[in-house]
Amino acid sequence: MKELAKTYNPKEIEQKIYDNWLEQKYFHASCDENKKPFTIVMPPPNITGQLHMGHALNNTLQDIVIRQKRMQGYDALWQPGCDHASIATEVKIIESLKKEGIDKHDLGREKFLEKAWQWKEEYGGRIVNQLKKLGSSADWDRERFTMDEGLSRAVLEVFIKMYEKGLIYKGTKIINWCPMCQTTVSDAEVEHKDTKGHFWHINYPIKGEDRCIEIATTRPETMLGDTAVVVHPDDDRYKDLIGKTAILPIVNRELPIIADTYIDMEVGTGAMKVTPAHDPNDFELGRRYGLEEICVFTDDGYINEQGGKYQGMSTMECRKAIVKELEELGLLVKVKEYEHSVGHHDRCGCIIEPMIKQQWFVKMDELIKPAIKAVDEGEVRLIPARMSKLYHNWTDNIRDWCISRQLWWGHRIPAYYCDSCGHMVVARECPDQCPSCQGTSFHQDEDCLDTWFSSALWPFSTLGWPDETPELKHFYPTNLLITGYDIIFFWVIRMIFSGYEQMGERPFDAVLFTGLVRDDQGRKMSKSLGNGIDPLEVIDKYGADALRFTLVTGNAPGNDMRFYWERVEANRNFANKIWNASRFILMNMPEEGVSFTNTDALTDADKWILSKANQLIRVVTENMDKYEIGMAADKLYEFIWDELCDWYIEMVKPRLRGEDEDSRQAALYTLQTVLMISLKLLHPYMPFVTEAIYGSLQPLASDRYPEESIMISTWPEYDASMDYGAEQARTELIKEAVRGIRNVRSGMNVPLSRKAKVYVVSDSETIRDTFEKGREFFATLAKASEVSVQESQEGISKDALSVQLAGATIYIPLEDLVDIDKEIERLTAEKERLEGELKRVNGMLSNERFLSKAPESKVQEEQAKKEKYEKMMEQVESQLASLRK
RNA sequence: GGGAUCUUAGCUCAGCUGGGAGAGCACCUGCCUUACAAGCAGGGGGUCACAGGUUCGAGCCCUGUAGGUCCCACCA
Repeated sequence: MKELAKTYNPKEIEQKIYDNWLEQKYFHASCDENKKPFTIVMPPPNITGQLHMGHALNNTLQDIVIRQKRMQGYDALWQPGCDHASIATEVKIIESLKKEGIDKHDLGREKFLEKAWQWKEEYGGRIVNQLKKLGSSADWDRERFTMDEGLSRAVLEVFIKMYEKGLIYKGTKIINWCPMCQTTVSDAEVEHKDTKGHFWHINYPIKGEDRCIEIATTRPETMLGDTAVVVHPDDDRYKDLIGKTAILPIVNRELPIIADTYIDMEVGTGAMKVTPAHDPNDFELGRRYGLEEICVFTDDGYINEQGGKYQGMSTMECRKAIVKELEELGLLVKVKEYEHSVGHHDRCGCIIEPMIKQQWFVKMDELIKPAIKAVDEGEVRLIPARMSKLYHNWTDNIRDWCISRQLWWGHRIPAYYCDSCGHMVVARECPDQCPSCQGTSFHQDEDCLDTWFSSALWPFSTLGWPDETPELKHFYPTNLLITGYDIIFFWVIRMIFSGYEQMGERPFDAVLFTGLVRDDQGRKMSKSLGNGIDPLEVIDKYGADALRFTLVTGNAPGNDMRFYWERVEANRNFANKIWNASRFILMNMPEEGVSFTNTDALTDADKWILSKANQLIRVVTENMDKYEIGMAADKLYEFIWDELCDWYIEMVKPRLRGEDEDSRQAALYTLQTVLMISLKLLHPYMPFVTEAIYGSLQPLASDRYPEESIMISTWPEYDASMDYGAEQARTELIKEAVRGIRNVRSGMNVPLSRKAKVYVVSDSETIRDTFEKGREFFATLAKASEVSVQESQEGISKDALSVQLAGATIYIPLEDLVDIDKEIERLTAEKERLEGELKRVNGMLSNERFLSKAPESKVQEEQAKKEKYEKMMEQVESQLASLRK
């Protein structure tokens, strides 16, 4: 006999089990041509990151899928790695330098990068270790980093290839500028928030006339850069002004008044000032009409030399000053409250300033086409399907991707400029000689690439591309990506078009989207709210298995979920339940194992649970093949707890203690078989507890289960010959009978210790036979002193209670169930108690002062009590009446 | 402005292509039955937001209404 602890203690064993898995190299994908590959690339966490619930959720899902595929015999690769997270990391390093009193620019690029790499060495491994605590079976030997040698080469190759194809270009356009981070930001990184502001109505005098044109603006400070006024060509109010000139107040610049249908006559005054350098729309207009682009801001958010006397003010100070001056000039017509949307940087939260700058862009219009087609035609399947609408939302309105960042931590743009003539060369290495002027001295472009540029290549760069490695050949295209829907634009789309562009093939077959894990009030978990729950704390308290199960159940793909400690506790209890069921089975298992030879000894009950387990294999596998992870988990929970533990183990107990050795062995064989099926199916969800139990059970049955770890054992397969329909139905009938009897007994408040005779009456010989065969466990479960199976009602007292089944009736003689005198006594005592309570409640409720002065809730409470007691009284009285008959 | 999504038991949510309204937690009753009180048995509780429609049949499909959440968007 094998002894397990009475309760499952995850803390004691998780680390040991995980270390063993690592040692045995079970996570390692062999890259074996003869095996069918199954690949998941892990969304690379930021090196600066700490494990949060979002990571825990999507890594649990990935681990579940990869563990199942591994057991199914695939060459299963879960490719892990980390992202350098250009801006996020750089910001953190700048912060830590600040604490030491060091400024980034004083330090210089080279020294700064040294610091950054030190930081990476120190903190980069942190999140990987945290992922391990979760049980993640990623192939850590293949861990990659977006800035390691190979991946950097991939970035370089892609950049050069795309530049040569004309897909990457350098251009001067209006871009999103973050004055805080002092870098450009892509459209995807701008968060639009509705912000309360004002509409300032300002009169711009018309040149040579004694009248004005009234314009409305939300940003008066940008008027310093105005170069035109625009109205709608059909606007009768302004028709005669078109072609004339307005004078920009304060600055006294002459502004042409132009007409364009872009203008909405309903908005503001119908006349708009045009500031090409500081507004994307104005920029477009400016380019269309050849307007001057006057930049009036510095990179760090102040007014520059173009602002004259306002130079040096922050934009906000300038706004106030200008409004004040306009007021003094009598040109401020009115100020209205106005709500409009303002772009904020998603990283630092500061307001994005549109600026005109020379930057690098990826030309999107052609590149996106195969990516659109792939999703439309289902070559890349998005789960849930509604995500394809979100996908289209972006692809249909795609704009060129600004990829240059004014940062140091990242892949530096491989463009070199001749020091003498400025000629630009894009090349893998710094050129020796300028093709234009023969100069030999160059400097490299200062900018880095957007961090998503390298992550877009992740599905193939991690497999060795641009080299034609065996891994690339074997594992690409990958099979599944699991990630949050919040990065569909940043990452998923970019991987898809990069896959087609670089590899000529989709990067993955399907994308399973996860939702957000929220707190118990439905709020986003965030640092500022302090409502985040640390997955490591959950693991520490309840074990990784409980956390994993909590994250994947009771939730549909792509939907947000709330995190409740109660659910973790319930799932910890589930782990404990399996632990104890296994403990029971092991306690009964002889050390030499089960010597099951006589298949005739299998009872209906055995065949019933074997059929159930077999059917479970089928539905769980089907669900998992469709990535319906939560559904499969629910079914496992239900089977293990309700069918196996609450029914089968209880059914089998008499036989385990009985004399019939064949029957005992058949029961043990069945228990072993069903437990093993359950453990294996559950293993992807709860890897630790299943491995721990397997470790105790497997040595006793090594002939049937040769693998020393459940991780590498084979996934159960549905076996049609194991579906025993007739036996299953017969056992279900007995279960019905047991439930009916329990019902009756419970209704009569019969203590378990009190056994009663049970009659089964049926005119069907098969049914009588069923109960005859099952009488042993039927009697135990129904708490019967004796079971009499008979054809007629002969010998059964008239007032016996009955349970009607399909094809049979169960009778339980009342006098056997309750001691009538005792019951009358008990009920009388209960009646007296109720009378007392009612007297008190009625007293209170008939008291005027109570009714008028007590809080209403209290009155209602007492009223409710009264009704409750009255109802109880009614029941007690009717019971007494029937007993006294 | 466009779009998505949600509204199912007291709470949180499942419910896959339309055919029995479910789970966990909470609650009530009775049990320490030698695997498990982190447990066992039994129980109460729902006009599936509202109004129409399609259908033999609707929680599920269609239309509309109300409320919530989210995404996208260059209306100054």
